[in-house]
Amino acid sequence: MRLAELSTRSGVSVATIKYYLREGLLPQGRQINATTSEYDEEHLRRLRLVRAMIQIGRVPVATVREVLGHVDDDSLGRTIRLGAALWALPQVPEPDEDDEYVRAAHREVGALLDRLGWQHAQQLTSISPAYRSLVVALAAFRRLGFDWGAEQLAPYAELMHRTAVLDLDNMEAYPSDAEQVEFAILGAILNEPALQALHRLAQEEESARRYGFE
Amino acid sequence: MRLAELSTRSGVSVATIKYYLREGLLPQGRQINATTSEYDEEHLRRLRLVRAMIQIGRVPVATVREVLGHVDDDSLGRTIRLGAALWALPQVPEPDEDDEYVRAAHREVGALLDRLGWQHAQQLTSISPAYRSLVVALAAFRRLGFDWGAEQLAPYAELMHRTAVLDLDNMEAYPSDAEQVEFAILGAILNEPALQALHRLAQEEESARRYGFE
DNA sequence: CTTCTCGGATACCGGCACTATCCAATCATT
DNA sequence: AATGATTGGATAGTGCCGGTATCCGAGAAG
Repeated sequence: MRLAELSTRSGVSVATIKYYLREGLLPQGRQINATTSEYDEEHLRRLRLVRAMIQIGRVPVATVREVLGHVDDDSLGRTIRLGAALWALPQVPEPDEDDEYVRAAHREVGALLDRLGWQHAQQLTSISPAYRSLVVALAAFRRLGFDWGAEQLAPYAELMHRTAVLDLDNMEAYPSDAEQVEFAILGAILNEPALQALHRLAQEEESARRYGFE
Repeated sequence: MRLAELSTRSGVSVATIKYYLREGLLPQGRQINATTSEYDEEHLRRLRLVRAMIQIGRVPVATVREVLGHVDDDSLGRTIRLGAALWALPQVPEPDEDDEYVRAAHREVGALLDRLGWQHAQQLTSISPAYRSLVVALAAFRRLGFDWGAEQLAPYAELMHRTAVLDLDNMEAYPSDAEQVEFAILGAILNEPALQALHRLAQEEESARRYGFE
């Protein structure tokens, strides 16, 4: 398969594919001679993955490169590779540790993990990007004067834990490590918007049930 | 309160506040004379809301303007105002209806709503942005060859419905319509990243429980 | 009276995801 | 063999977006 065919089959313009090649999101094709390279199904698949990450997951190009680097790194075990790839994803501003709301949010999240008995997560405190995202969001809530903390979040956390159990069960259904890692990345990137969409649909449904279409 | 004070109390630069005023994200202050305007606590609160939407929710400036327009529109009832504001939020590409994966995803989502008995959501088919997001995400999954459809999504949808019930219960705890609407918007914008963070933390926790830190 | 600060208008900036153009080598067709 | 299209590679340019910087003349503060 040559560039033009890769382009038509993926629906991505030649110029954009060249851009991705330059940026290292897509491995070079097998060079046949000075002016021709050959691409295979694996390139097509990777290209679709990249597109999904960028368009649906709104992941920045630089982050896609980083994530794929981890996915392709055979020197690490599955768990580490997965963790590294997922930790590269988030795009949250760093919390300002001098802010009193941020410090309060830290305490609040600590209390939440305590209450939930998430012992492992507690060890990840202040390292995990997810932890920091939570702190930032919580601080913003409090800054706006809403009473929102461990108590309100606990039932949500319980539901999210059950969601995570589903995630891992689904992942384990795939036979090979490579497929599991790829599925997990996709889960984080595509399933997350899907979940969000389900969440909003559920809100619309529940809202309609309670209040009708007034 | 004058511009400079609004700036220091919010931590937002004067230049940026001027930009928000220009863009209509923040109402003009009360004009005292040709060179002075007076801002109040409401401006500060609105400014913090705008910042949270932009920085934490990554909502584009134009969308913030649209959402706030709905929030401030007193001519509509609470339910409609809320729906309008929430529907303005998403930033998903339009599904390409000619694509076979997209058509398959449509059928799959229809089957899902059927199975769940979400009757109201079914009426919103192809209008609701959330519905379209779901279709797009599902189509991307299938295009990549993953077996992912109504069957896999149903348990997630169930959990998301319970999340939505929590959302509305929390919203109803606020006494006035205005507060309820604002809380709901914030819920969609700040609670969603918080939920996502909880989800990832839960994944880390569950993953550590299953596989340790290998 | 002088210096500061105000609000308002306008121009500019840097990052990002592409997109367009050019080039010489080579392929496909006549 | 001639010719026109296509290839990969390099480089420059585009459009959008969120924000900055600069300038201005009117008024406030000391």
